Amino acid sequence: MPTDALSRVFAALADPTRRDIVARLAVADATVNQLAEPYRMSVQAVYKHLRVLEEAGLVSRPPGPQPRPVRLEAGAFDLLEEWIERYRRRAEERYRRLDRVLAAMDQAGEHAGEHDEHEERQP
Amino acid sequence: MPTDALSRVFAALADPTRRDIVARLAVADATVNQLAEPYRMSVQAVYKHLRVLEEAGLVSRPPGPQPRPVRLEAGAFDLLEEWIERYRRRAEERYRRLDRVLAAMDQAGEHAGEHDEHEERQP
DNA sequence: GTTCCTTTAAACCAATTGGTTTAAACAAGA
DNA sequence: TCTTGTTTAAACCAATTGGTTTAAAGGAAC
Repeated sequence: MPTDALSRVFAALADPTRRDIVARLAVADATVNQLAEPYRMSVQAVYKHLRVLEEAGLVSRPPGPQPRPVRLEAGAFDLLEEWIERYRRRAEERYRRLDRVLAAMDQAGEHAGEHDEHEERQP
Repeated sequence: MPTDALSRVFAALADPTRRDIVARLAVADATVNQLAEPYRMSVQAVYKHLRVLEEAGLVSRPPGPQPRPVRLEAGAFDLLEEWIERYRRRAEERYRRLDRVLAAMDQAGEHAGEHDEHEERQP
Protein backbone atom coordinates (compact mmCIF):
# COMPACT_ATOMS: atom_id res chain seq x y z
CA MET A 1 0.00 0.00 0.00
CA PRO A 2 2.89 2.47 0.40
CA THR A 3 3.45 2.17 -3.34
CA ASP A 4 3.39 5.35 -5.37
CA ALA A 5 0.37 6.67 -7.25
CA LEU A 6 1.57 5.71 -10.72
CA SER A 7 2.25 2.12 -9.68
CA ARG A 8 -1.20 1.88 -8.21
CA VAL A 9 -2.82 3.12 -11.40
CA PHE A 10 -0.84 0.75 -13.63
CA ALA A 11 -1.42 -2.18 -11.30
CA ALA A 12 -5.13 -1.43 -11.12
CA LEU A 13 -5.43 -1.55 -14.90
CA ALA A 14 -3.34 -4.70 -15.23
CA ASP A 15 -6.39 -6.80 -14.48
CA PRO A 16 -8.85 -7.52 -17.33
CA THR A 17 -11.89 -7.51 -15.06
CA ARG A 18 -10.88 -4.14 -13.72
CA ARG A 19 -10.32 -2.78 -17.21
CA ASP A 20 -13.72 -4.09 -18.20
CA ILE A 21 -15.27 -2.29 -15.25
CA VAL A 22 -13.56 0.92 -16.31
CA ALA A 23 -14.80 0.41 -19.86
CA ARG A 24 -18.35 -0.03 -18.69
CA LEU A 25 -18.16 2.93 -16.37
CA ALA A 26 -16.96 5.03 -19.26
CA VAL A 27 -20.36 4.67 -20.89
CA ALA A 28 -22.45 5.02 -17.72
CA ASP A 29 -22.28 5.08 -13.95
CA ALA A 30 -23.49 1.84 -12.36
CA THR A 31 -24.21 0.30 -9.00
CA VAL A 32 -22.00 -2.47 -7.71
CA ASN A 33 -24.66 -5.09 -8.37
CA GLN A 34 -25.06 -3.90 -11.93
CA LEU A 35 -21.31 -4.09 -12.36
CA ALA A 36 -21.09 -7.54 -10.81
CA GLU A 37 -23.94 -9.08 -12.76
CA PRO A 38 -22.10 -10.19 -15.93
CA TYR A 39 -19.17 -11.73 -14.07
CA ARG A 40 -19.04 -15.21 -12.65
CA MET A 41 -17.44 -14.07 -9.43
CA SER A 42 -18.96 -13.11 -6.10
CA VAL A 43 -20.18 -9.59 -5.44
CA GLN A 44 -17.56 -9.26 -2.73
CA ALA A 45 -14.84 -9.90 -5.28
CA VAL A 46 -16.19 -6.99 -7.32
CA TYR A 47 -16.11 -4.82 -4.22
CA LYS A 48 -12.46 -5.74 -3.85
CA HIS A 49 -11.75 -4.78 -7.44
CA LEU A 50 -13.52 -1.50 -6.90
CA ARG A 51 -11.44 -0.77 -3.84
CA VAL A 52 -8.31 -1.24 -5.93
CA LEU A 53 -9.64 1.09 -8.62
CA GLU A 54 -10.68 3.57 -5.96
CA GLU A 55 -7.28 3.60 -4.26
CA ALA A 56 -5.76 4.21 -7.66
CA GLY A 57 -8.04 7.21 -8.05
CA LEU A 58 -9.67 5.77 -11.15
CA VAL A 59 -13.09 5.52 -9.62
CA SER A 60 -15.08 7.25 -6.91
CA ARG A 61 -18.20 6.36 -4.99
CA PRO A 62 -19.96 9.58 -4.13
CA PRO A 63 -21.95 9.14 -0.92
CA GLY A 64 -25.70 9.15 -1.07
CA PRO A 65 -28.69 6.82 -0.83
CA GLN A 66 -28.02 3.13 -0.54
CA PRO A 67 -27.17 1.66 -3.89
CA ARG A 68 -24.32 4.11 -4.28
CA PRO A 69 -23.23 4.60 -7.86
CA VAL A 70 -19.70 4.02 -9.01
CA ARG A 71 -18.27 6.82 -11.08
CA LEU A 72 -15.26 6.92 -13.35
CA GLU A 73 -12.67 9.54 -12.37
CA ALA A 74 -11.14 10.81 -15.58
CA GLY A 75 -8.36 12.59 -13.72
CA ALA A 76 -6.22 9.54 -13.02
CA PHE A 77 -5.87 8.93 -16.74
CA ASP A 78 -3.93 12.15 -17.04
CA LEU A 79 -1.20 10.75 -14.78
CA LEU A 80 -0.90 7.77 -17.07
CA GLU A 81 -0.86 9.71 -20.29
CA GLU A 82 1.65 12.18 -18.96
CA TRP A 83 4.06 9.40 -18.07
CA ILE A 84 3.57 7.48 -21.29
CA GLU A 85 3.78 10.52 -23.52
CA ARG A 86 7.05 11.56 -21.98
CA TYR A 87 8.91 8.34 -22.71
CA ARG A 88 7.21 7.41 -25.93
CA ARG A 89 8.14 10.74 -27.40
CA ARG A 90 11.77 10.36 -26.41
CA ALA A 91 11.88 6.82 -27.76
CA GLU A 92 10.51 7.96 -31.07
CA GLU A 93 12.99 10.77 -31.32
CA ARG A 94 15.77 8.32 -30.69
CA TYR A 95 14.43 6.05 -33.40
CA ARG A 96 14.36 8.85 -35.89
CA ARG A 97 17.89 9.82 -34.94
CA LEU A 98 19.02 6.20 -35.11
CA ASP A 99 17.46 5.84 -38.53
CA ARG A 100 19.45 8.81 -39.76
CA VAL A 101 22.62 7.36 -38.30
CA LEU A 102 21.96 3.99 -39.88
CA ALA A 103 21.18 5.56 -43.21
CA ALA A 104 24.38 7.58 -43.04
CA MET A 105 26.38 4.49 -42.13
CA ASP A 106 24.69 2.61 -44.93
CA GLN A 107 25.79 4.97 -47.63
CA ALA A 108 29.23 5.47 -46.09
CA GLY A 109 30.15 1.79 -46.08
CA GLU A 110 29.97 -0.71 -43.22
CA HIS A 111 33.55 -0.72 -41.95
CA ALA A 112 33.04 1.66 -39.03
CA GLY A 113 29.62 0.42 -37.99
CA GLU A 114 29.99 -0.99 -34.50
CA HIS A 115 27.64 -0.99 -31.54
CA ASP A 116 29.00 1.93 -29.58
CA GLU A 117 26.26 4.42 -30.28
CA HIS A 118 24.66 4.24 -26.89
CA GLU A 119 26.97 6.89 -25.51
CA GLU A 120 24.70 9.83 -26.10
CA ARG A 121 26.23 12.89 -27.60
CA GLN A 122 23.18 14.91 -28.53
CA PRO A 123 23.21 18.62 -27.47
CA MET B 1 1.52 -16.08 -18.81
CA PRO B 2 -1.63 -16.72 -20.83
CA THR B 3 -2.74 -13.22 -19.91
CA ASP B 4 -3.55 -10.81 -22.71
CA ALA B 5 -1.12 -8.29 -24.18
CA LEU B 6 -2.63 -5.23 -22.56
CA SER B 7 -2.52 -6.80 -19.09
CA ARG B 8 1.12 -7.68 -19.60
CA VAL B 9 1.99 -4.12 -20.57
CA PHE B 10 0.15 -2.57 -17.64
CA ALA B 11 1.57 -5.11 -15.20
CA ALA B 12 5.08 -4.55 -16.53
CA LEU B 13 4.82 -0.82 -15.89
CA ALA B 14 3.27 -1.24 -12.44
CA ASP B 15 6.74 -1.70 -10.96
CA PRO B 16 8.82 1.42 -10.19
CA THR B 17 12.13 -0.27 -11.00
CA ARG B 18 10.76 -1.34 -14.35
CA ARG B 19 9.44 2.14 -15.07
CA ASP B 20 12.83 3.53 -14.16
CA ILE B 21 14.47 1.14 -16.59
CA VAL B 22 12.11 2.28 -19.31
CA ALA B 23 12.84 5.89 -18.46
CA ARG B 24 16.56 5.33 -18.74
CA LEU B 25 16.24 3.38 -21.96
CA ALA B 26 14.26 6.25 -23.39
CA VAL B 27 17.38 8.39 -23.29
CA ALA B 28 19.83 5.71 -24.44
CA ASP B 29 20.22 2.01 -25.03
CA ALA B 30 22.18 0.26 -22.31
CA THR B 31 23.65 -3.08 -21.40
CA VAL B 32 22.19 -5.07 -18.55
CA ASN B 33 25.14 -4.29 -16.29
CA GLN B 34 24.79 -0.61 -16.98
CA LEU B 35 21.12 -0.84 -16.16
CA ALA B 36 21.72 -2.83 -12.98
CA GLU B 37 24.47 -0.60 -11.63
CA PRO B 38 22.39 2.03 -9.78
CA TYR B 39 20.09 -0.48 -8.11
CA ARG B 40 20.76 -2.30 -4.92
CA MET B 41 19.52 -5.60 -6.29
CA SER B 42 21.35 -8.48 -7.94
CA VAL B 43 22.00 -8.46 -11.67
CA GLN B 44 19.82 -11.53 -11.99
CA ALA B 45 16.91 -9.60 -10.57
CA VAL B 46 17.39 -7.01 -13.31
CA TYR B 47 17.40 -9.78 -15.89
CA LYS B 48 14.07 -10.90 -14.50
CA HIS B 49 12.66 -7.39 -14.79
CA LEU B 50 13.91 -7.22 -18.35
CA ARG B 51 12.21 -10.49 -19.19
CA VAL B 52 8.93 -9.04 -17.95
CA LEU B 53 9.42 -5.90 -20.04
CA GLU B 54 10.40 -8.02 -23.02
CA GLU B 55 7.35 -10.27 -22.78
CA ALA B 56 5.24 -7.12 -22.64
CA GLY B 57 6.87 -5.99 -25.87
CA LEU B 58 8.24 -2.85 -24.25
CA VAL B 59 11.85 -3.78 -24.74
CA SER B 60 13.89 -5.88 -27.13
CA ARG B 61 17.36 -7.33 -27.01
CA PRO B 62 18.65 -7.47 -30.56
CA PRO B 63 21.17 -10.32 -30.90
CA GLY B 64 24.79 -9.48 -31.47
CA PRO B 65 28.13 -9.48 -29.67
CA GLN B 66 28.18 -10.33 -26.01
CA PRO B 67 27.12 -7.38 -23.93
CA ARG B 68 23.84 -7.23 -25.84
CA PRO B 69 22.16 -3.84 -25.63
CA VAL B 70 18.64 -3.41 -24.34
CA ARG B 71 16.44 -1.30 -26.55
CA LEU B 72 13.16 0.42 -25.86
CA GLU B 73 10.33 -0.67 -28.18
CA ALA B 74 8.13 2.36 -28.71
CA GLY B 75 5.39 0.28 -30.30
CA ALA B 76 3.92 -1.15 -27.12
CA PHE B 77 3.16 2.35 -25.90
CA ASP B 78 0.65 2.71 -28.69
CA LEU B 79 -1.43 -0.13 -27.27
CA LEU B 80 -1.54 1.68 -23.96
CA GLU B 81 -2.38 5.06 -25.36
CA GLU B 82 -5.05 3.64 -27.59
CA TRP B 83 -6.79 2.00 -24.65
CA ILE B 84 -6.44 4.98 -22.35
CA GLU B 85 -7.51 7.53 -24.92
CA ARG B 86 -10.65 5.61 -25.70
CA TYR B 87 -12.01 5.57 -22.18
CA ARG B 88 -10.68 8.87 -21.02
CA ARG B 89 -12.38 10.60 -23.90
CA ARG B 90 -15.70 8.92 -23.13
CA ALA B 91 -15.40 9.76 -19.46
CA GLU B 92 -14.77 13.40 -20.26
CA GLU B 93 -17.71 13.57 -22.61
CA ARG B 94 -19.93 12.14 -19.92
CA TYR B 95 -18.66 14.73 -17.47
CA ARG B 96 -19.45 17.54 -19.83
CA ARG B 97 -22.91 16.11 -20.41
CA LEU B 98 -23.44 15.60 -16.70
CA ASP B 99 -22.39 19.16 -16.02
CA ARG B 100 -25.02 20.40 -18.42
CA VAL B 101 -27.67 18.22 -16.78
CA LEU B 102 -26.71 19.43 -13.34
CA ALA B 103 -26.71 23.01 -14.45
CA ALA B 104 -30.15 22.57 -15.98
CA MET B 105 -31.43 20.90 -12.81
CA ASP B 106 -29.93 23.67 -10.80
CA GLN B 107 -31.81 26.45 -12.49
CA ALA B 108 -35.02 24.41 -12.72
CA GLY B 109 -35.27 23.72 -8.98
CA GLU B 110 -34.20 20.65 -7.04
CA HIS B 111 -37.50 18.77 -6.65
CA ALA B 112 -37.00 16.29 -9.50
CA GLY B 113 -33.27 15.79 -9.10
CA GLU B 114 -32.73 12.16 -8.18
CA HIS B 115 -29.96 9.77 -9.01
CA ASP B 116 -31.46 7.97 -11.97
CA GLU B 117 -29.38 9.50 -14.71
CA HIS B 118 -27.19 6.51 -15.28
CA GLU B 119 -29.69 5.02 -17.72
CA GLU B 120 -28.08 6.39 -20.84
CA ARG B 121 -30.35 7.95 -23.37
CA GLN B 122 -27.94 9.66 -25.66
CA PRO B 123 -28.50 9.08 -29.42
C1' DG C 1 -38.83 -3.05 14.95
C1' DT C 2 -37.99 -6.48 11.33
C1' DT C 3 -36.72 -7.63 7.16
C1' DC C 4 -34.22 -7.19 3.10
C1' DC C 5 -30.56 -5.33 0.35
C1' DT C 6 -25.98 -3.13 0.37
C1' DT C 7 -21.52 -2.64 2.10
C1' DT C 8 -17.48 -3.79 4.73
C1' DA C 9 -14.59 -7.04 7.17
C1' DA C 10 -12.13 -11.36 8.17
C1' DA C 11 -10.12 -15.70 7.57
C1' DC C 12 -8.50 -18.56 4.42
C1' DC C 13 -6.40 -20.49 -0.10
C1' DA C 14 -3.81 -21.12 -4.45
C1' DA C 15 -1.08 -18.71 -7.60
C1' DT C 16 1.96 -15.00 -8.77
C1' DT C 17 5.63 -11.73 -7.83
C1' DG C 18 10.02 -9.60 -6.62
C1' DG C 19 13.69 -10.86 -4.66
C1' DT C 20 17.62 -14.06 -3.20
C1' DT C 21 21.51 -17.67 -3.90
C1' DT C 22 23.65 -21.16 -6.43
C1' DA C 23 24.91 -23.20 -10.64
C1' DA C 24 25.39 -23.94 -15.21
C1' DA C 25 25.72 -22.66 -20.21
C1' DC C 26 27.59 -19.26 -23.68
C1' DA C 27 30.72 -16.13 -25.85
C1' DA C 28 35.27 -13.52 -26.25
C1' DG C 29 39.89 -12.38 -25.46
C1' DA C 30 44.37 -13.55 -23.88
C1' DT D 1 42.66 -23.67 -24.11
C1' DC D 2 41.83 -21.19 -20.08
C1' DT D 3 39.86 -17.53 -18.06
C1' DT D 4 36.75 -13.98 -17.54
C1' DG D 5 32.37 -11.72 -18.22
C1' DT D 6 27.51 -12.36 -19.79
C1' DT D 7 23.25 -14.68 -19.84
C1' DT D 8 19.95 -18.12 -18.48
C1' DA D 9 18.01 -21.41 -15.26
C1' DA D 10 16.56 -23.42 -10.82
C1' DA D 11 15.26 -23.72 -6.17
C1' DC D 12 13.72 -21.26 -2.68
C1' DC D 13 11.34 -17.45 0.23
C1' DA D 14 8.25 -13.76 1.90
C1' DA D 15 4.72 -10.85 0.43
C1' DT D 16 0.97 -9.77 -2.56
C1' DT D 17 -3.07 -10.90 -5.35
C1' DG D 18 -7.52 -12.57 -6.92
C1' DG D 19 -10.57 -15.27 -5.45
C1' DT D 20 -13.61 -17.81 -1.96
C1' DT D 21 -16.87 -18.28 2.26
C1' DT D 22 -18.75 -16.63 6.35
C1' DA D 23 -20.19 -12.94 9.22
C1' DA D 24 -21.44 -8.75 10.66
C1' DA D 25 -22.71 -3.90 10.30
C1' DG D 26 -25.57 0.01 7.83
C1' DG D 27 -29.59 1.85 5.63
C1' DA D 28 -34.38 1.78 3.52
C1' DA D 29 -38.80 0.33 3.37
C1' DC D 30 -42.46 -1.80 5.28
